Amino acid sequence: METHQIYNYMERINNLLRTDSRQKIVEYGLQPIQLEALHYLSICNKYSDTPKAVTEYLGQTKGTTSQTLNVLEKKKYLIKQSDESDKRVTHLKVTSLGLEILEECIPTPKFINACEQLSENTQTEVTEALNKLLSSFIKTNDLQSFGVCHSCRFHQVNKDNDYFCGLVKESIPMGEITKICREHEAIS
Amino acid sequence: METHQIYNYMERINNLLRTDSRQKIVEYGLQPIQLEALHYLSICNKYSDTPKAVTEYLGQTKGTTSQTLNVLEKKKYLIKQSDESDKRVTHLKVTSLGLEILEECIPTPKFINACEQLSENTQTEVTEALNKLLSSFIKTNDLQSFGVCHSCRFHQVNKDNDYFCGLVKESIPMGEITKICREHEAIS
DNA sequence: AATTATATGTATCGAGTCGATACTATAATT
DNA sequence: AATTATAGTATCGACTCGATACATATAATT
Repeated sequence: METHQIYNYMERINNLLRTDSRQKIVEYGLQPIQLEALHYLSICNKYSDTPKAVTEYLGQTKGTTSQTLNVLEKKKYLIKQSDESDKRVTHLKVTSLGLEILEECIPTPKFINACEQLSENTQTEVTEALNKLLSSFIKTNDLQSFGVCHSCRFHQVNKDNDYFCGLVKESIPMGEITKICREHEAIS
Repeated sequence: METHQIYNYMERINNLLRTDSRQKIVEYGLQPIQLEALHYLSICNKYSDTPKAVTEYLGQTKGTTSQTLNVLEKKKYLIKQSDESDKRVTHLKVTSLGLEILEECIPTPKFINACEQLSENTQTEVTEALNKLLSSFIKTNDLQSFGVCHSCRFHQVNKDNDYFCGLVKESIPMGEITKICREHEAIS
């Protein structure tokens, strides 16, 4: 019977976060979903910065995502780069202006207040609890995990201590290792 | 630095929940926000079942809420009752058809899977973590708590063991005691 | 090599969300 | 009695969102 209670908490916090986000970004003429798309692009790796990946992450259709991205492009928060090897694919790069907006708006002001008020211990508890809930959600429903290399079954560490992805067969630069990936698959 | 991590988890779970909800309720021709409004009305007490209260709970404007409620009324999921003592006020009663929909759609299917997979202990941990986060969010930002009588400073228990609200100066029937209230104020 | 199927992304339509504004009706205050 | 405040509705424009149709590029099949 905790299920209902957890659902109610999630729904309530969701609403508060959404309202908070909306209030903050209205000055930039953005919508919550647009900020989320931009946020995703700032924390994903170079294999995951495409409209397709944004679509998967946000759980929308590609048409809807296309519109969202057009707004962000028009506002100079991101630029589109055609993929060299596969010309169907577009890469989305967040501009420095886009990063400024994100720095300013994420996390949202009221959320920061809420978290900073919690003790270190409680913050860790909350982080772990959400991690468990999200992991279970992904695993039991067989969804895309969007995790980082560290927890991915394709992740390898070579003798000379550099990181290598067994899926794309490329070595992974240091800066990319903590970014989320649309190809991520949890270790069994 | 946990703040960012917690925010990212919340955002991700939000998206999954929203997508889940959308997929489930499309068969009833509903939108996520409409289901949330109906859900709220099924867990609030008789002082909190008005368009104004829904507006506060969902963090929208009254105009938007008015539209949402019109859809739910047209679909026979709720009925409007004018308040006897204050004729500006409308009470919103969820119909048995509305309750059926809620029973069917809340919590959403994938969320149920996710929660049931967690151990009893973990479920309790998650519940407590979310409780702490939500409480902090409300307290630090001075928002409406929408809590139950038990944790309210107006709550009293009389000698003959019946419950009494010090704000509305009325005794509270058993069934109402576990419902959320827009007048709720935490005990200091 | 030509054909077919699949994948990525865009364009457009209609229904709905949402905030803003203007409005009505009732209640509370002065 | 006049003024102000509150609850709610109506309407507008910008945006979300799914659905559909479309364009193009790649992959698979023949």
